[in-house]
Amino acid sequence: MKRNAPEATTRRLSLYLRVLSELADQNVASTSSRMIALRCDLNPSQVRKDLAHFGGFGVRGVGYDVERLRQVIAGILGLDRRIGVAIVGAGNLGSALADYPGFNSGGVEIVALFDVSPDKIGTRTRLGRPVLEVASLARVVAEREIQLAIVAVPAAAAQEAVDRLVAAGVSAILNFAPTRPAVPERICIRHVDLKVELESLTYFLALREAADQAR
Amino acid sequence: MKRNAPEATTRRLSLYLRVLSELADQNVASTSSRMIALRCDLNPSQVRKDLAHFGGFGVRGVGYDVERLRQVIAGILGLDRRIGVAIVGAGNLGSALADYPGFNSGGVEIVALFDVSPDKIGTRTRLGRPVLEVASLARVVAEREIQLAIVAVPAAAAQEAVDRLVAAGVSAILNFAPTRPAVPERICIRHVDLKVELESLTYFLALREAADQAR
DNA sequence: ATTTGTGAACGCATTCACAGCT
DNA sequence: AGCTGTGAATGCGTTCACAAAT
Repeated sequence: MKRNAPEATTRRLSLYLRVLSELADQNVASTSSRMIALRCDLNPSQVRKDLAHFGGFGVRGVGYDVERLRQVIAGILGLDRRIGVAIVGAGNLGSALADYPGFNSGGVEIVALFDVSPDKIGTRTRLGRPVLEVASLARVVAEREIQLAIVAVPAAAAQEAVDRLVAAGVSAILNFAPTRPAVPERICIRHVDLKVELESLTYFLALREAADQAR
Repeated sequence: MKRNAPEATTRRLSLYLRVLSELADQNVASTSSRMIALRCDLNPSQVRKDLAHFGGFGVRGVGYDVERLRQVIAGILGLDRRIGVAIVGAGNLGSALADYPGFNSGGVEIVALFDVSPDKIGTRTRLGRPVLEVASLARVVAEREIQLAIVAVPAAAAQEAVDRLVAAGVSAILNFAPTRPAVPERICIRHVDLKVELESLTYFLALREAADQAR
């Protein structure tokens, strides 16, 4: 089984996994690239090509076994093992992410949040995740075998947060801070830039307004 | 000035705008594609090509005027006018987004949150945005000229939320629910899928673990 | 008849390389 | 000399179209 695939493909794998879980919940035993594509708003060929990167999991003329494909994709995405996650920044966003249902499923476990603010340290999120002082980050990352971290601090604090995480041994980072911290080659960092997402829509509104005026 | 450009380009425009604002704060008057690219972790040609879609804003041999380019890009992104925004779903995530600093700058104004839960209705977020009942959505959208909405409800409630927003006259939607609601052709919808982002990193971890084993 | 798996075609986005200007 | 603007080249991802399988 080839394990490396284009970035775009692996992102869609998450969508397929969700659809397969939904189908399994509805006691659907078998499905097709057409069905999956429909639910993900994609082209069926795309679904087949994505899956083909990792092997042939379907049966020609028949389709895919829901449960089998679900397990295969979960395995490819590494969700069949425990993944300890730390969140740096226990503000509104960090706290919301800590209790986000999608982040506490499969093997993913949000172990703790870290913050510098004394009045946050020692508290817990609504669902009970503890807020610890940043000074304890390296120790907790080692003890609890944390490999992945979420950065939810202000832009000005992001580089330091990332540096601490890298020093502590984390190897993948999901960054919500509106900046692009530098990381060593071996670290994988992804950016969720909320402002960019919003402004891609304000652009659309401006474009449409201009078109309406011209009409 | 051509106004339509590839999606990827317009998303980068947001990054350029941020960099230019930072440069302006540091009283830097002039900059270059090389500098902007450096800060955004991109290729300088890309920056120039992106800007070229909308016209020639630089001076050969010199570079770009920071303040001028900032205003031009803000205009392209439609941030030079007021944009009323509604958030549907006043849970952890919706509340965090309502108070997110990046969402309350430029012309963007988060007008209100909407929820169905009686114990949330009538409250306010920490920064004072009111939580209203969903029944009042259509009225408030009309009165306050809301054009853009953020959906932060559970997957099961997303389609209904989107339908209400569309009926109320909203024309752009930023969807955080882990599903892909159907929308009419004329509506622009973007998805921020937090689980997909996280799983793109768990995939990386799995990939690396497999590589380490093979070594 | 239906659906997978896949080579080929297509289209889009990025990067290169350089002419044009200061 | 230095930087922009841009045509050409490259690379990547998506879609098409069909052979293979049931």
